[in-house]
Amino acid sequence: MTPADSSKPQESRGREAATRARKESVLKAALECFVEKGIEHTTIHQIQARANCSIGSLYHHFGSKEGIAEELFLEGVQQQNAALLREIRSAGNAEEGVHAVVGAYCDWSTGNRQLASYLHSRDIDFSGQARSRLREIHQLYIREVFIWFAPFVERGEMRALPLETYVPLISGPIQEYIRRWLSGHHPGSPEEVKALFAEAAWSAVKA
Amino acid sequence: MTPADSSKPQESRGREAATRARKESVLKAALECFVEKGIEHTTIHQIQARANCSIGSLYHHFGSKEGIAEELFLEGVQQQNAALLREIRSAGNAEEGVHAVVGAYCDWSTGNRQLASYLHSRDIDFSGQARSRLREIHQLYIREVFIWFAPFVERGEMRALPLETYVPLISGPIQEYIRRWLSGHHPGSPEEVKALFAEAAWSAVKA
Amino acid sequence: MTPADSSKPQESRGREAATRARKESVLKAALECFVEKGIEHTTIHQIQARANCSIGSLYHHFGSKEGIAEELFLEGVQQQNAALLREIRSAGNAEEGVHAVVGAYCDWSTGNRQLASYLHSRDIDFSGQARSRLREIHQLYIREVFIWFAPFVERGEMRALPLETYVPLISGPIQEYIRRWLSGHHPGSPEEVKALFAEAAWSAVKA
Amino acid sequence: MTPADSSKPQESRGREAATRARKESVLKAALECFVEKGIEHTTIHQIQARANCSIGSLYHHFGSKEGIAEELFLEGVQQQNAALLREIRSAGNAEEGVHAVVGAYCDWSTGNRQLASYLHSRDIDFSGQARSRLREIHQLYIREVFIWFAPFVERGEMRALPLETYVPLISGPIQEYIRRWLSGHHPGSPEEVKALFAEAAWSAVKA
DNA sequence: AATGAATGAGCCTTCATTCAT
DNA sequence: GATGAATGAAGGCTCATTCAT
Repeated sequence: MTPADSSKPQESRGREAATRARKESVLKAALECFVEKGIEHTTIHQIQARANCSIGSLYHHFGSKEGIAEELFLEGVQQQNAALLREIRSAGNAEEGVHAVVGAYCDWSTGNRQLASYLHSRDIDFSGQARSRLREIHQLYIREVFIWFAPFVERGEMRALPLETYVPLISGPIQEYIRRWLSGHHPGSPEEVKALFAEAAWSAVKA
Repeated sequence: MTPADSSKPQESRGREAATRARKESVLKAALECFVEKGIEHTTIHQIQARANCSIGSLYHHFGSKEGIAEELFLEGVQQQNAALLREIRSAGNAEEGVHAVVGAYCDWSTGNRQLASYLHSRDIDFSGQARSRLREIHQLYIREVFIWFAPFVERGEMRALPLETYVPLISGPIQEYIRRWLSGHHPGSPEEVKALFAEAAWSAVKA
Repeated sequence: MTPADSSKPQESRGREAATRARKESVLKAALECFVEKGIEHTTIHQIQARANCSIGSLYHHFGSKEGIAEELFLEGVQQQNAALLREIRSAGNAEEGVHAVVGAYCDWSTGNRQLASYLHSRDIDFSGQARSRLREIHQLYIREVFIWFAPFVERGEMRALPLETYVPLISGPIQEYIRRWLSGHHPGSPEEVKALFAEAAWSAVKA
Repeated sequence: MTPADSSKPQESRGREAATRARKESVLKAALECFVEKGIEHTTIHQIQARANCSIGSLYHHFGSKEGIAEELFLEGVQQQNAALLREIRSAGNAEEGVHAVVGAYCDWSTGNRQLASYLHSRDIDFSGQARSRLREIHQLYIREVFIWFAPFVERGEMRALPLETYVPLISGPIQEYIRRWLSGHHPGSPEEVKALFAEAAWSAVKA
């Protein structure tokens, strides 16, 4: 808490905190519904009932059902990106960096199964605004990742490949595995194959 | 044409051909709509208008909107599987087999962009019947592929890995690349990176 | 019934007639509701209940509540214009023409009280399409009226005035009277004052 | 300022002035919204946003949306009536009186376009209380006007006509003209035709 | 086989109003 | 007096599906 914050009137802080709590509970309820039934088959009433709030309150804070889906998605992506970046940055060399990407994706997905499932959704009809915000967030993340890896490519420790192939080569397999695991398609545990996928990823991009 | 067919009255055969043509035009219209707007946001009226047929006719042939989506999906999967199997079977060894999987997936997707996009859909509301039919088709395909690859694993030319990791390791990267390419996320051409992904796939599973 | 019409298949004609009847009954029900409660305070359910049809049917034929209000208004204006033109054209000279306008407006309004009330509505939020259709209908009517009166102005039997003043001068008083009478603001009978208003109108525009 | 007022504490007077200013700004904002979109299609939030005040404040001062619409209408009618009466009373004879009615209506409407537009609204949802207050105001105005004109009728300078015909005959044309002009239906300027309408009005009611 | 009017449950959303702070 | 989050009844509308012709 900064001094600037503490100068706010009590009332204002209480209201803001209440608002944040209310929004959190709505997002939590929505996430559960979306993962269980899909966005299209989730009704506003179901979210509202599970969040224990009124319809009006829901619209007051999010504007629309789409607005909830968007905010949830953006928050999820940002949380995931932050987790991945944290791991990458603590890596000491390119190989550790690639292992960090695969491992962190795996760990975050198993630690946040519902949100991970939700981020695998396709066909969310984002508003133009949300779409551009999403692109912006993605660009920021990609830039950070590339800034971290670029020196290794320049030093010849990693292959120089078309830019758009790195993500599929490194993350494609683990993503596909996690997607299937989240859908219940197969029984294996991500933990057990994490190293295998990390090694394959490194072998695909090492010099 | 079998003798049984030729014994049918002329009129009947003309009717059958007309029926097939009508169904084809509906499936084509539906595919366009589904890819453009998503299944949930496509209405029966939109399909009907684009197929230039009546609502009644549509229900006469497919029973429901879900029925159209299912038939289209099943047909697409079977077509894709057939294309992949054809290529795999013409391969002479494990490495060629892996190259065939990656290459054929890439070729079929670029040659059938709309259908490929549609097969990337998630969360389709399949009926129990369609779901089991789909599983059946998938099992049949997987069995054929495994029958083809098994000898190479046994002979030690390919690694023995948990069964559920082969698909992600071999197809994960190209699938991810194609998915992004179909969404217009990046400009590169699949043709140019096909070999790269095939080599990465082989390097991930070779002994 | 023209030969062209009688060549239509029975089925088609029956369906068309049924459709027309259904639409008529909806328009009738809507008119009653609109006049009683105003457009904004009339609900789709009220119209549907009074018309004894389903909500879906209502939307099938009119697209929206606004669509009903528009079609009703356009039909009313056209009916009124036709009645006025019929009377004007049967007049023998300019004075009779002015009397015809005032008299026919008065007669039509007392003979079609609900529709007349509805046409006095303001602030109907017409769609752009309806607005332009309405303008078109109005132009056509005004043109016909002017074509009829123009010779008398040229011959010097009527005053040459700014075009936009003729309608207020001739129809303003009777319209205002009828509007108040329809609202129940006063007791007098239009029939009794018809001549008075017609004479005032003529005296305002005669040479 | 009466002694009673000056005995109030300073603070109170400042508060009253602030209150008045706040109410004025709300009424101004509401008028703009009502004229632009109609009363029914104006929301409390739109008024509140344009008046730059809180919802609570708005309800504190006016009680309801209807309350705002009513206060605005009543104030407008009174302002208009006062302007007309002022002109009538400064007239020297019946003909000047009629010219005063037409001219003042024209002048006030062009000088207060938004308010004039608003007074042309139909179907405002007045409360019983507002309705009776409105009737009362109207009666008061009509009585004053009749008191002024009655002597001229008695003296035979004006025609004796059914009471409910005077307003339509005198004000009908100019009202209709102004209504169309306010709606943007035609380009002419009221100023230029004022005399024409006044003469027609006089000619309709003079003996 | 084809047609398209009819159906109505159920959805998302609006918005005037209240009230605790 | 001011604030704005909360409320929830009510409304317009969608759309897959049926069925008489």
